Amino acid sequence: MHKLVPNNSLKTACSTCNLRKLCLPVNLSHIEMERLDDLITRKGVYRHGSILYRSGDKFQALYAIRTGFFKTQILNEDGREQVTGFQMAGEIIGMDGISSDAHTCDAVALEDSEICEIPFNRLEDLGRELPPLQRHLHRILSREIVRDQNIMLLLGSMRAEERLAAFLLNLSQRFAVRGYSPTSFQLRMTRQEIGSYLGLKLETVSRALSHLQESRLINVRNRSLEILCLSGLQACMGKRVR
Amino acid sequence: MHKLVPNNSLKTACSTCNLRKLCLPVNLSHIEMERLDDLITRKGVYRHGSILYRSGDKFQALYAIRTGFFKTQILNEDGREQVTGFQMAGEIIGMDGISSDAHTCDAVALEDSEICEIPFNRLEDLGRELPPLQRHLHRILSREIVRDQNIMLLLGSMRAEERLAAFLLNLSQRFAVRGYSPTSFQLRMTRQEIGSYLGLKLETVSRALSHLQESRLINVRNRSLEILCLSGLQACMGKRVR
DNA sequence: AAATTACATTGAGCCGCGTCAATAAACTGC
DNA sequence: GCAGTTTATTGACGCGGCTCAATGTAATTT
Repeated sequence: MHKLVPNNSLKTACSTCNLRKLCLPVNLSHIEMERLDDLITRKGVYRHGSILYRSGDKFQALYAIRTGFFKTQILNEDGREQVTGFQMAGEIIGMDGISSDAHTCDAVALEDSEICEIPFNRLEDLGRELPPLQRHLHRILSREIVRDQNIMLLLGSMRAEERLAAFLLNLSQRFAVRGYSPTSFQLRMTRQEIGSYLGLKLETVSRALSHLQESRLINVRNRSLEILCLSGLQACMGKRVR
Repeated sequence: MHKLVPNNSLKTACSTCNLRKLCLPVNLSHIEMERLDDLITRKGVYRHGSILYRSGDKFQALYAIRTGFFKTQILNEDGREQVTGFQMAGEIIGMDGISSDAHTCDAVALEDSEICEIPFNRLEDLGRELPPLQRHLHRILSREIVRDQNIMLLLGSMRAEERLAAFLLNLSQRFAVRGYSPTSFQLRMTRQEIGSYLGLKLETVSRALSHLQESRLINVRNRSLEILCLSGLQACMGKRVR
């Protein structure tokens, strides 16, 4: 028998979550999993444009995205802005806050989204009792480091069109893992946001997309994107200048 | 009474290490500290140019730099290279390897260096028993994430001279924390390596340094660098294009 | 449906940085 | 010391991406 329940502060069951393989690929016994369920709460829907946390907010929890799409961005003193990532269902955000007990970036919903809140102190506590969980946390943190360093490579050494190709291929792969089409999807962000992420101006993003379309590698119209030739995109990304 | 000992596989005492405040700012009892000492070994000297680990190497340990200077770099398939960081005494490297049990970058000594090896499995084990140690590990991992995201901001939004200024100020601050002059130090890396780190060509690095010198903000001759005006450099870094 | 606003595309022109090249200076090994 | 190599500086020039501007299109409000 099911009943409808309000969706704020609802207890979430990782044990029955269809994102578990993505979010928490760890072998835990039934009892262990229940202990994890105990500390995670599902928060209400975050509407498009709303802010999950802001730079400066006290750090208290990590957040697993249950449904939806987020961006994270840094804003420095002089008004410079950098989108540091786009996150989708099954991914975990907020790890920037651990080091100084305060978040160092903003997390903004790019579409209506649901998230699971994981109080960090309690996660650490449980990690001490469940080594596989501890290990998983370390892997997630390290994966974020590797991800960021690959973006440094992109920003430091690729040209505009290569960056775009790398970006689209990355989205494609992440959609594929989630069971969506790897070749046809909606961009959830503006050209300006893509540009900020890739270190380009929005006009350059638009031109590069148009050019990839002329090259018959993609079809793009506003936010709908279709990849016509995955290997072509890969080649485009890989081509060295010299 | 002291005696000389070979310096490979020497047991290291964090408890008496003068870098402890930098490397391991954690309150542990005498007994707890000894347990930590037990798992850390000092490895032999890494000569200038030698490699601490390579991309693809099995991940087994984190490394604390005791003396010296390292760079880390990614090399992707097409031969593109990106220096992802320069590390100095008291800093910890190798965290990229946790996520996939293999290192994803190379770590190269830029001068003769000594390092402490921290087997990661045993560190995790000990972390489960010593919550402050566990928390410290999490902070270090998170700090690396924040650091990388700030480099993304630099690469994505700053111009050549601003990047240089930010880079020099960062070095300056790190030297200061270690008790060295914040205004006069040796660059341990080539212009090419600085360029790779900052997403610039070596000629651009050279020109930008020359220009900062013309502006009376620094004196530079080969690898010796003197900062004449810290606040001037800060201003130079901060100035927005519009 | 009209009006308003946000977002995207495209062109023209310019400039910062990359490319190429020449030279100098600093290391390294003998 | 000298030869060979690596590293750094500087100039000339070109191009990729930024700036500015105009126009088009989609989403939202009235």
